[in-house]
Amino acid sequence: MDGNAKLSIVDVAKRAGVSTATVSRVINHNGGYSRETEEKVRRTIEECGFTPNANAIGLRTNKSRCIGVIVPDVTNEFFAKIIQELDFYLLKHGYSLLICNSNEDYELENMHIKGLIEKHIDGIVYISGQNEIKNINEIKHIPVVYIDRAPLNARMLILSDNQEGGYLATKEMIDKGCRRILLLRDVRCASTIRYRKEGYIRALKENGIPYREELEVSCFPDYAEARKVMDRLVRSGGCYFDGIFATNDMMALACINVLMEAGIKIPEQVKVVGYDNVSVTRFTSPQITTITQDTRQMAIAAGRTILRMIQKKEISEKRTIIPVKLEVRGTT
Amino acid sequence: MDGNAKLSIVDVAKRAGVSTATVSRVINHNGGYSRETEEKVRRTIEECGFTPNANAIGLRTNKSRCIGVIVPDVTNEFFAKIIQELDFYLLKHGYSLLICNSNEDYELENMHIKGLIEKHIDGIVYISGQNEIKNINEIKHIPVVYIDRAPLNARMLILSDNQEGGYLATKEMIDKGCRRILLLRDVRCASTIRYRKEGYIRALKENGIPYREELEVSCFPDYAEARKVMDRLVRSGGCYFDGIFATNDMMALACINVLMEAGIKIPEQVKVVGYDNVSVTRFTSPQITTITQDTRQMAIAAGRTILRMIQKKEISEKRTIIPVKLEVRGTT
DNA sequence: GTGAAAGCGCTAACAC
DNA sequence: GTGTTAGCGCTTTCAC
Repeated sequence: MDGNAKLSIVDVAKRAGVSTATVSRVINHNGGYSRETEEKVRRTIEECGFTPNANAIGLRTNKSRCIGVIVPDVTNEFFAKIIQELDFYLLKHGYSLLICNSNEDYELENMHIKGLIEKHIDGIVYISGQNEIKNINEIKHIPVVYIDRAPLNARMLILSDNQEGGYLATKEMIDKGCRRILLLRDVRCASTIRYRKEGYIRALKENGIPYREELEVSCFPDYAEARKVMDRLVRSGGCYFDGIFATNDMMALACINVLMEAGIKIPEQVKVVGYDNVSVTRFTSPQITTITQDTRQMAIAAGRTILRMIQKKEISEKRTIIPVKLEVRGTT
Repeated sequence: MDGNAKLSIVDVAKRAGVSTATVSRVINHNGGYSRETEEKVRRTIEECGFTPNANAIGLRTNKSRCIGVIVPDVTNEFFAKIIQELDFYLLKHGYSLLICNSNEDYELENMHIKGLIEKHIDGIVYISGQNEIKNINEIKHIPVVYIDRAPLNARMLILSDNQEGGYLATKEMIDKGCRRILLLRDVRCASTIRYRKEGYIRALKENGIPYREELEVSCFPDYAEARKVMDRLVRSGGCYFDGIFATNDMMALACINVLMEAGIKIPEQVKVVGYDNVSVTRFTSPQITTITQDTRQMAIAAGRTILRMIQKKEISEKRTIIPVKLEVRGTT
């Protein structure tokens, strides 16, 4: 157990009285050695605390056992959850995660991608959060799995079932008596939001409720903006509704706060459903009914797919859709 | 601009009509070449889209331009913020971040550390979140900077000014008339919490208010547990207080919800101050008064320190203390 | 079942 | 100011 960690397989080979080739074979379980040799080599490795040099391996094999993860904002709980699960899944398979926080900044993203390429990472998991991937050319020749959003030329895709999510959210409120459900949606016209709206409309239709344009309100999808919009709505009093489907939890939270401050009872007078099942939804009172996106399954699907692509087991085009779930809580 | 990215400096050297040594010199700004040569080499690199192979460089130089970050939970906003800032700072200096989410699981952490060592990362930023670092032996010979908590044998430390934080929080409530301030603290006796409590006591002393043991309540520092404890307190009615200093924002949030549900007015009857300035504090109504830990400065200090250690410019023992700030909002 | 040796792409010492 | 070359630690072909 040498703390200096300066030994190579040459040293191990010498101590074990075999060649470096044999040591390498044993380490990589490549077969072609006797039981005793294996035993002997393993023991010496153990004894002298040998650690293989990943750079040498990488140089020789052109593999790095590293996966790059590009994400717009690690600070966003939804993305953080995916990273967490991905890290866990890939660690088990001997891979490390190189994090790239793009901050939705094109230049930063480019620098990150350049770094990833230099490092000869084996694959990229692209948690997009945006509609458009501009750097797609630079990474054409390496395996990429996209999560959440799909750039036009993406081949491998992990999505969650946004249509169903919108449907479940809306249906829940209809079932509980709502007839005029406000759709408070992310103003950016991402595919995810479009699908959620489709689900919303499907639920209405199925229950004989017409879709009304005046019940669709767009806003930038953060708490502050949603508050402003809701404030206006409530103050003007012009928009009568008995339910709100907000396309994320922060917006739902904003609705709830504005309504409660205006003395409107939730869920008695107005019901609210959010989206994502971020942890705040359980920290409010009443707790927020919301749609869970299964970050765990999304991460696992992404991990499995990227590993398969790396092993060339599968290169065909594919989109995987992960089911969502309605979380019924206090606001409906 | 060749997408195959298969060229080495040998190719570049050939095309530019120089030796590989010269190409290497130019790439690394090592001097010893003429203006024209440099120009020529740079142009050919540009033209053929050459990307250096980090594995080869790493093998040769024993540097990887990678920093490992060990963190208990990327999902925690406080840690995520640090990662975000660290990523930004280190990217600018040409370093990548290998993320290791330990989940406070000893075995996972060990696997991660083993991976980091194999990858010959240049340094580790250890966002501990725990009191004890057990794997310290394995990483003795590589630069490590600890953030937030300090293991006994840590040399390089970035802390935030927890004493001052506790003081400011308490003082704010005293200044606004509180005399019986509940200390709702993380039950785990981390140094961070000890310091916050010292600050709390200092503020009391300074204002002639005696410290009362019955006003100190411990609990596991998450929302659910804090709720339980507060529920008990409020229901029993035995504990009269006019202010609460909670050692994190989740606990503060729990207090507020319980109190409001019990019909107690905030801040009129009871004032509350949290800790961390997590984003939820701005999503409640009233918004939560809290202490900001400057994650940005902590990350920058950590980044700067680790780079210095890597360049051997500084190896002395040191602890850096980052100032905190009181964020006055609706709950005081 | 095992070993010798070439070579991955790069840097740096040395020679000129 | 520039080129030649050894060698970083490993895998893998080929020979035995």
